[in-house]
Amino acid sequence: MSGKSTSSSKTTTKARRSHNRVQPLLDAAAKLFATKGYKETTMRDIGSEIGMLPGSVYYHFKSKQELLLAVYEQAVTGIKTRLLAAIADEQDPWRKLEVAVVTHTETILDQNDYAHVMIGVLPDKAPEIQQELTALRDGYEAILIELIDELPVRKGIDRKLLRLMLLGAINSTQIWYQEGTISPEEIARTFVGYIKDPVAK
Amino acid sequence: MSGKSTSSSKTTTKARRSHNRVQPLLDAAAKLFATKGYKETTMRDIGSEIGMLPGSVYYHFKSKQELLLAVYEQAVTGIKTRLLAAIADEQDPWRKLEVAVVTHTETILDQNDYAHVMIGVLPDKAPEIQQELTALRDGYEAILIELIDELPVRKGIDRKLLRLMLLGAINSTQIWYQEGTISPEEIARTFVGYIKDPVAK
DNA sequence: TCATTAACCAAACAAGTATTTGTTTTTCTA
DNA sequence: TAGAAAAACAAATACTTGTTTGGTTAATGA
Repeated sequence: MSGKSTSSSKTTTKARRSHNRVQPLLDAAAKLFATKGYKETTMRDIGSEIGMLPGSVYYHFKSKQELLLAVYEQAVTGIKTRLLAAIADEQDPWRKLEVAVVTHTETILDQNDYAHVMIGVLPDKAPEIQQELTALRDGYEAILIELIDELPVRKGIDRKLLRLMLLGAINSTQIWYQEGTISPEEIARTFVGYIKDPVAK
Repeated sequence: MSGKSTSSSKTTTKARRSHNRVQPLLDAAAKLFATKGYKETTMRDIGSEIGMLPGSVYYHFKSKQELLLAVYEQAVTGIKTRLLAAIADEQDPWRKLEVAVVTHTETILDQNDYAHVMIGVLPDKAPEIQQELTALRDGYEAILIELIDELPVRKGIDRKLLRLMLLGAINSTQIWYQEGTISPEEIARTFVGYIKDPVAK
């Protein structure tokens, strides 16, 4: 569940107003968390991004940590949906993984603030909701675990290490990637290729 | 140069007293920056770690950022020395890389606070000294660039991407690594192996 | 021995922090 | 169109932050 739970009419889950600024708020928070970092972003920053006073944010979210949690939730939902849709048509395990990794890379590099937060803001930055954040991350990674489990690999290959290696490499692109040169898709394909086939001659 | 530059006698670079607590200070800062993060660590935290008042820290370092810079400098010096010593005896390029990666991994995983800071605290956390921090990082990575340049690889391999992939994977171990299971050395060897030789069957 | 000064303490400072409270405006609905 | 709830403001709260200032102690070298 996301957002706040007000007393709602029985049938509809939520009775919100048309002029609702929860989403703009989340967008602003995601943008700032992604670019400046969680701790470095103040409630003033977030509020002023959409012309709202810092105190007013607390009508929608009961704390800064809850705001981060909401961003995380929306991030996971989005990236999960996109990923599952992308691999739906594929059959070959290696091809499936490649498509998944390409999608993942594109999502975290194409200025998607939400995904950027999910990858870049580690759960330990918000101790009180650390477990929830970790659970959300795990929920996403479960998909990749499955994909790698189905991979035909040489004997003795540690699939868990393989996943951590691939994900570590991909997620760190966020640190050095700059638009205009190599594309996210190319990066992803290359990384998968360097693992699948030998690099040495 | 590290530390402060006071008026020193002509011959010696520094005329310090015996009871000098600069090093304990750096150790405390490194420890806290590594575990809690830069922004999350206060000058009070650092001071009280060695029984010193926060204001007193400013006798040795003129700001929190300068303190981080000093930690960075010591980190680079240490990890560089260790790495160069480790690869000195090796001849084969792949073997050389493997030894280098093993050393690097051991350094950042074996509770070495300094290296932990250098890898985990990104330069943009301290904007005023961002350039200096980046330069220090680059100075270290230059060694790895050279090692990878000498690697005999298949045609079409992008050596820069290869380095970013390997380093990204290795540095991200910091996030999930836990003592007691697989060793840093084993992780490093495995990662290099997964790149060198094919994973697919 | 004694002036020097490195090294620290004690105490405050000014600015910024997340958050709370009471009040007002806006918007929907009955 | 009145009334109620939603959504925001205005202003303060309680606290933490990095940093500064001026005084104190003790090691050092001339």
